[in-house]
Amino acid sequence: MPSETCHCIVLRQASRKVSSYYDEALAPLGVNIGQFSLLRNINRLEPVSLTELAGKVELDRSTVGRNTKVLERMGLVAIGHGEDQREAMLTLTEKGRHLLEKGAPLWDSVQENIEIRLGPEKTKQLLDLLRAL
Amino acid sequence: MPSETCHCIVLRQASRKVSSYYDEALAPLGVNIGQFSLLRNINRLEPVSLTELAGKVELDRSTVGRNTKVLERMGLVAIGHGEDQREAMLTLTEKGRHLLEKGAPLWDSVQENIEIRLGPEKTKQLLDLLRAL
DNA sequence: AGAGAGAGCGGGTATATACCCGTTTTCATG
DNA sequence: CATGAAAACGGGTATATACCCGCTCTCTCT
Repeated sequence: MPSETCHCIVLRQASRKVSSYYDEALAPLGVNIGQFSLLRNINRLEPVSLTELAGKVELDRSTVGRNTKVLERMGLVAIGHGEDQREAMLTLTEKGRHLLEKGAPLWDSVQENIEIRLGPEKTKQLLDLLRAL
Repeated sequence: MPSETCHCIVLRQASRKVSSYYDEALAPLGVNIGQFSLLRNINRLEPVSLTELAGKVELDRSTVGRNTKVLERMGLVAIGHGEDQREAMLTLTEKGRHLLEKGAPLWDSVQENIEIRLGPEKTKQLLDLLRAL
């Protein structure tokens, strides 16, 4: 017989909670962890199309499209066109690049905090388990 | 130095992925796992006010208010008033109770599937780790 | 009893997320 | 080369989620 508490709900709660840790740390920069992560992925892959980016971050293309539109409005990302006129090619703006630099130590501190609190052993366990789901 | 991959993002991906497992199983009933879980909580606590329910499920009150409004529109939940005219008291309708019965085995199967796939040992590990976050 | 503090809600606003559909563009095949 | 399949996107729709503000109701002092 399965246990009482829904694994999914526990996961979602943890997800919201941990997100808020990162969000608070990044708040001075005006971005949340989802946006910060997206910026880092664009930085790593640029120039990158919406579809490609969506594949990497395992989100729906339309979701990534809307999220990047917010980043564009903030002046952090530029949305242009590649050779293929259908593709929306994403690149970071200077402001976006600058934000990543500013944000790196903030992100590090939360990430490290979690690892210290769990210990290296359990941190690895957790990530392995999450990926096994 | 902290590891490369953002714990938060891994968590969020796992959360979305696992949610989709439950969502697919519950799809025949026309509800998702969030709604199903909310119904179960209302069933357990009814009659319950919005604020109290929000506290139990660790969601913002306004979020719970909007989510229950959807359930009300579906005819699964009744929103009335308690002695305190400010309070919105929630109860399940017959339809809501019926849905919970229909859904129980569907929910069980996903829950059990996950536990079998991970094994009892790792399942417990995972839940402990998630709660330790 | 009146008044102010505080609790409980609803709705506005904004982002996150996914699914579906229609439009544009590309490309392979006949 | 024309045409139809397929890819890439944008926007519509719906839910999830949180924060903030204003309104109403309650309750406790004075």
